Order: sequence, then C-alpha cells, then structure tokens
Amino acid sequence: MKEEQYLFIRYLKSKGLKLTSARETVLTAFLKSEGHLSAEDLLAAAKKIDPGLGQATVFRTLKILADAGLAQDACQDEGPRRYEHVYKHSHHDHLICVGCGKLIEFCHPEIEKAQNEIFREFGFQASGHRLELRGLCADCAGKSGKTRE
Amino acid sequence: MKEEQYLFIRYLKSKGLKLTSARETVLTAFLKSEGHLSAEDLLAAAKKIDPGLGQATVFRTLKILADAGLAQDACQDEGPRRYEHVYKHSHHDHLICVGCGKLIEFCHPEIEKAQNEIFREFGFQASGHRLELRGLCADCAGKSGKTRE
DNA sequence: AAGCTTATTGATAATGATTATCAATTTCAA
DNA sequence: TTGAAATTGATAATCATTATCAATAAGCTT
Ligand SMILES: [Mn+2]
Ligand SMILES: [Mn+2]
Ligand SMILES: [Zn+2]
Ligand SMILES: [Zn+2]
Repeated sequence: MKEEQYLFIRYLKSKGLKLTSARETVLTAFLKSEGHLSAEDLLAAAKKIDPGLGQATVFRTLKILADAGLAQDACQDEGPRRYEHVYKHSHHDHLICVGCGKLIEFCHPEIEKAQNEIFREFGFQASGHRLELRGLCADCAGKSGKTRE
Repeated sequence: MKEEQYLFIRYLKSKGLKLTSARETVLTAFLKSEGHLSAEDLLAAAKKIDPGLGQATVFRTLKILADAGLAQDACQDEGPRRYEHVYKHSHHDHLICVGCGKLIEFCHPEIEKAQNEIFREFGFQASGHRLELRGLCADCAGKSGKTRE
C-alpha cells in the first residue's frame, strides 16, 4: 500500500470520517494520474474503476485530499479548478504559454526568498503564495503574435 | 475631460465600436471608483448615474475597458472576478490576509527582475504575471490561528 | 455476527457568475 | 436625414460547483 493511502486513512480517522470504497476509488484514480487535473478529469479516471461513482463524490473527495495535504489547487485563472499532487512533489510555480497552453513548472529560490521578505516586512505569517507567469513560448512567438484565451 | 475618456474613445474608434451613453456611464462609474471591484459593484455604482442600465452591459463594457488598457483583472481566486485601474496606476502584486481579507499592494523589484530571468531562460516572450501572497496579518495572527475561506 | 447510530452516497435541484440570444433602440457615416 | 450596423436590456442558457435528501454503507457496541 502506498504511503499516500496511509496518510489518507490516518487523516480520515483523525477527522472522524469514514473510509469508503468511493473515497478509495477517487484516491486510487488520483494517484494514478499526474499533472493538473479537473474534477471532470478525475471523474472520468475514477469511473474506469467504478462506473457507478457519482460526480459530487469526486468534488467532495478532492476537497478532502486537499485538506489532507495530498492535493492542492493549481489554479490557472481560466476554466474549472485544477488540482495537482503535493505529496512528494516539491514546490513550484507555473509558466504558461498563452498561445498553445504549454505549461512549465519552475522554482526560483531568489523569488521564494524575496516573498518571505515581503511577509516579514508587513508582519504577516505566511500561509502560501501563487505565482503564474504568462507569455508566448518560442514556437508560438515564431508562428505569429496570436494569442488564444 | 479626463485622459482616460480620450483613451477610451480612441480605442472604441480604432475597433469600429460605438460610443454609447451606456458605455460612458460605465466608464464614469469606473473612474469614480477605486480599489478592486466586481461587475456587481460597478453595476451598483453605474445605476446611481443611470438606473436603467443593464447588468450585461457592465460585463461587456468591463471587458472593453480591459482591452483598452484601462482596467485589468485583479483576480483573487475566490468569488467573482474583480477589476482594478491600470491607467496611471503602477504595477503591483497582492498580499492578502486569509483571516480578515486585508489587502496590501506591494512591488518588489527583485521579484520582477527574477521573473524576467525565468521568461528569458525558457525562451518566452513575457505578457504578464500574477503573484499573490497569502497569510495572516499581525492582528489576525494575534487573535487566533483561525482562517476564513 | 447482528444491531444501531451516523456518515456517506448518487441523483437531482439549486446557486452564482458569466455569456448567449434577440427584438427594439441608438449610433454615426454618408 | 437616412439606413446599415452595432448596442441595449431583458431574459434564457451555460458552466462549475454546492446543497438537498432518501437510500445505503461504515464501523462501533454488544
Ligand atoms: Mn504544477
Ligand atoms: Mn491591486
Ligand atoms: Zn506556445
Ligand atoms: Zn487579517
């Protein structure tokens, strides 16, 4: 059994929530997937395991996975909310091509450090941040200046 | 007449769009307001000038204002989309208290510089970025560790 | 293992923000 | 002034998400 499953079970117990087969199905589907995925994506994946699974359960379980620290909102500000893995995946920010949607994950230590300075300067206790860079990738900049979105 | 109005009129002409009284009303209401405001906020403000103004027109005009470079999406990832002034307002990022909603605008040159490095490193032509820091302000951290949201 | 309390489920309706549709009205170039 | 074309406000439609609820499943307690 994967570590993530132990964490999930422990989290459920700690909150008095029940370990149900629907939740197991959603977790399994989530662990098998990668990248940024929407509730709809995850529902499709989970239905391959249990075709009877309800959509509402996916939304609900995704929220639990986030609370348990296994998933997090990887919000691009278009379209439906998307989640990504967080357990055993290091922190990163996103660079997105507005031409073709290409997505690059990066981490820039200087930026992370500077962010902490900001928190300190304003007397805030940091809880998170989101940085999204948008532009045209080399391919798209070459072809034309056209953007989608 | 304010500079913003000239810019708006010039933009409309350049796109073959018409200068209508509804659009003037929305622009006037927008220019009188400040901060981050939703379509609903703006509709309320605009209705004080013209009570008959339609909601759809506000959504439509806000989009035009953004295209014209007068407004921009100041997206916090909760709730309805919010716009802020961009003309004669310098670039900044946002620091938000998850406890009380307090919002601080800041600009950190080092971060801006580092972002350009990222764009360069991956061969992207920059078109924008969004950085949002979230945490507890001193007041909220003092009172308790409780977050809203 | 059976009973029992409570959480969970899936279907469905409801919500909130935004966009599409459309007939009536306005704009503005000729 | 005219008339083609854009715009308006009302309204319906859409999309993602959440709420509701009766039926079911979990997991103690015995
Ligand atoms: Mn990512
Ligand atoms: Mn701002
Ligand atoms: Zn691209
Ligand atoms: Zn606060």
